[in-house]
Amino acid sequence: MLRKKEIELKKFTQLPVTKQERIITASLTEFASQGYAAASLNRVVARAGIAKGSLFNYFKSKEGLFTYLYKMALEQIKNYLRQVRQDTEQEDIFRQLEGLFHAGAKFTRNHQLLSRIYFRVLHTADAPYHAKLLSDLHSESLRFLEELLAAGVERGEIHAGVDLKQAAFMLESVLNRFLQTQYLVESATDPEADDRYNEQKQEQWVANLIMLFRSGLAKS
Amino acid sequence: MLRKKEIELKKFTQLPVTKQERIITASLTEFASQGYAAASLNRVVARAGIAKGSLFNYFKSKEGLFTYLYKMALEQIKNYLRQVRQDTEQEDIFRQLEGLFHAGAKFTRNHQLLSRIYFRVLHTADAPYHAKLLSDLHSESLRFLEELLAAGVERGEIHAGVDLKQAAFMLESVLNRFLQTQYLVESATDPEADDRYNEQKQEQWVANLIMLFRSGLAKS
DNA sequence: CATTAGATTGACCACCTGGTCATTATCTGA
DNA sequence: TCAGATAATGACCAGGTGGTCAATCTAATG
Repeated sequence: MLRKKEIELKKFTQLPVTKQERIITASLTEFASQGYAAASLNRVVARAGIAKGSLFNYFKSKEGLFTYLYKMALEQIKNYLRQVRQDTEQEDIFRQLEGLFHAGAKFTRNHQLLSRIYFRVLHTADAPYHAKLLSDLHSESLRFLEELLAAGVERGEIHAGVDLKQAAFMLESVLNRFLQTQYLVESATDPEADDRYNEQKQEQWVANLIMLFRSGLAKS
Repeated sequence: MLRKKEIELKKFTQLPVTKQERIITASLTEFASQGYAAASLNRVVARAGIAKGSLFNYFKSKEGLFTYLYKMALEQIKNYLRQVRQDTEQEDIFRQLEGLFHAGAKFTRNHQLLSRIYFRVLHTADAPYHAKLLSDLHSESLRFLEELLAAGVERGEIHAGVDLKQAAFMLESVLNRFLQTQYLVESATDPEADDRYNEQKQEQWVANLIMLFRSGLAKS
């Protein structure tokens, strides 16, 4: 037996795929450009070409729609991380990290709307459950990094005295900020940001950054 | 001769200080808890105990009020950074960084509303000029860190081959994320976050982190 | 074809928003 | 004390919101 919520979602998932896509794109676009509170469902239905009543037939409320989009996105990200790990399994930890930065940059550039929602909307006070949603995503990537690092320690590539949780925190912070610079390059006034976008220079930039992580700032 | 905008702001700054404070606190509280778009000026005036018309007499619009608060906050932050630099002038770069992290944590905890607006509201799509405001703040702290690092290179504490812009980017990313964990400890479910708050453990945590920056992850 | 169950619609609702401005209250100086 | 200037007020406005639901359309079945 299905609970009411599931019945409603089922209604949506059994719609013709093109209609689903129109609704999803319209919603993502609206949330990404307006934030949660300022997002207008009137504009969403207009852009999706459906009646307002229909939207509320598929999702019980604005919050329900937002939550659905969030869960969809989280799945995509998890799959992506899984893929990245598989692709770089036999490299050493520092090349793995390099791969992770590049893959993240690519994902961010290919999913601009999702990125915008992550970086701009999910941090806001008005988004529902934002604290929980963020900390979910957060611990997901921290755990991912920690496992990566632990394997690196076992292979003797990382100093055994390193606190892995802390190292993961450091890497995740920088990775996050780096990705944040990737989806908003057109509006960047800072030439460094441009470098981070330019494909050839980015390669060098990331390699250099990993070097910093590897060897530190101090005189050798 | 004053432009109209300045006349309006003058009206506000010449109000009795206690009234100014009531209005500022009410506004900060509202923006911090609701985000920009969802913030209600009706609630602001109710909490501040003034009439709605008065608010629009002091500030020409919602955006004007927000901008005023932002500029006020930016001044506070600049002063604070200036102070921190003075206080640690004769230490080595790594102790300076340690001091910066501690000072930042203290500031964040003592200015919860401002922090909330910085971390949650300023990142959102609905806040006016958010891109410009953020990048202002951003380049402010990047420049600060870069200068700090440059002095460290000159004193021979930092490897001369290090790209300073990049190192500043790394440090700023982590500092930011670290501060973000400081203002929201009560809602944290993650025990690590608790460690970062606990004063005795935090001392150790920061020292350890700086060690990572100094020496890197790789086996020595 | 007629029946019927379910999907789709959009006019409509109560509510709240940022912003205005005529009115009222307060202050100032002579 | 009174006039004139300035500050404070809150009822009011047009516009937009999330959400509802009776009416309509669609398609499958007998």
